[in-house]
Amino acid sequence: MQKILIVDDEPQITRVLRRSLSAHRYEVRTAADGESALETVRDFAPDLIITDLSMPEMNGIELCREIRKKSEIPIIVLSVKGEEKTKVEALDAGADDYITKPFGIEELLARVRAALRRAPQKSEQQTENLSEGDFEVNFAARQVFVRGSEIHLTPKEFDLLVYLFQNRGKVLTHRKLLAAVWGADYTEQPEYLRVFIGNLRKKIETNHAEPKYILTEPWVGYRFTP
Amino acid sequence: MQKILIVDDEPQITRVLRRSLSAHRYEVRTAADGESALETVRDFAPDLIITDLSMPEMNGIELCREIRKKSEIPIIVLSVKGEEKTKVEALDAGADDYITKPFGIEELLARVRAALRRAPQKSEQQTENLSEGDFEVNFAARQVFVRGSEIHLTPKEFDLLVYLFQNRGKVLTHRKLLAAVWGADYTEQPEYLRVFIGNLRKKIETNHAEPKYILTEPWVGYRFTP
DNA sequence: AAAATCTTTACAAATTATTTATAAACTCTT
DNA sequence: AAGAGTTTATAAATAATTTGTAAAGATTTT
Repeated sequence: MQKILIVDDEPQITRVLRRSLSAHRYEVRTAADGESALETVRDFAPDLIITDLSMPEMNGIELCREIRKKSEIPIIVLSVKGEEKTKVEALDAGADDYITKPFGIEELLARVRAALRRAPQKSEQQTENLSEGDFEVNFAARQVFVRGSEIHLTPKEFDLLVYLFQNRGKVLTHRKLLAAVWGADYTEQPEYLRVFIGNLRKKIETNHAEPKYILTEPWVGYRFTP
Repeated sequence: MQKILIVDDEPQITRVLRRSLSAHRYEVRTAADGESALETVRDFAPDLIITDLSMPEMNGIELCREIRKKSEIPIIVLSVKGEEKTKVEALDAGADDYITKPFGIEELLARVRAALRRAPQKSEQQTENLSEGDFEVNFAARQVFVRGSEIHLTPKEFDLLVYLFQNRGKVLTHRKLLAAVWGADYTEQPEYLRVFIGNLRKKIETNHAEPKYILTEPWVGYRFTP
């Protein structure tokens, strides 16, 4: 059963949406403002978000940006504002679709189906431990062991190593790595990557001059072989 | 540079769209009906398709269904029809977005960006491995094996070999090879090709004086036989 | 406030791509 | 079959770009 989060501060709207969506066998939860929406995203882990634009505190565009920092959950924006400028702003903030009120419920449902269809299957939160070659990763504890002994990694270093590990053997382009660890807005910042690859190597490689685990493919990216 | 295919039988529409999209650094091609659209999808391999609904022969919805049988390229439908039923039908046929005419060009551009952003990267489509004769190409790892052992290729060398491999047996003209690896602006620079063919041979041929894999067809081009 | 982490900058080192020069090979004409 | 004119092969030099590294600011966390 797919989960949908509705974000709107007008109860009559959320009530209508909830009823229609529930009737089509979606599991629905609602939030009335941006803050609680972000909280619900964490706890409820929805497959799709439908949000209003104008809300107290954090508006819908702000909300899109916050969500996009962490995840790629499809977002559909609903709004009474039909101005082109607003639409462009919302879409560029990370929204996947923008529907102007008033709208037909059948259209909304079709757009929900379309958004869910093309969404990447939610990568299940990796809880099991990965172990291969000289490496061992404990996700729950965020611990990494190399050749039997633990090494301390900063959060970003950990994310980078995990992504490399999950794609071991493959060459990952700079853009992909940046998108995975820093977010889609950072794909043009290869300096970050260089620095962090360097730091990681310092911690995991034995022979500094000849990396064994993190191999560089010049002009393309990096490849990890545990 | 991302490639967009526009499908519409009204020249004044395609002209406007082409101009706007080209100005934003997309490579644009057009088709006037469903049949030629499918053909262009095969040859041009666009990253996104913008299509009208009402066209002679195959309508837009039919086109969506045909494309979805083979690929997941994002499709944006443009139409004068604002009825909800049509929108639902198009979205359920595989369209990713539906824009009602008349529309603002800025909105269209924003929706194009949104659609491209969430599209699965094209590179992942060529994920299958090629293997024949003495050669083996692993795309994900960007590795090439000749007679069982790995050889390291630079990006341009890799691109060249892949293109040769994909067209093995055929004679490829210099112009075609240059266009495929360096881009359409380099078709008059056969020196590049000579140097890189030479480098490739150095890495893959056993008998340097008598190339076995990359054969030259004087005055025409090269032919690859794995 | 201190520590840890992340971001930014600068520059040397490494790698690849392009250009150039020259010798060798090929086809066509005679 | 020989020679002219062109094309192709190869090596080496140059240019352009990318990568590695250290270290100095920012920012965030403890």
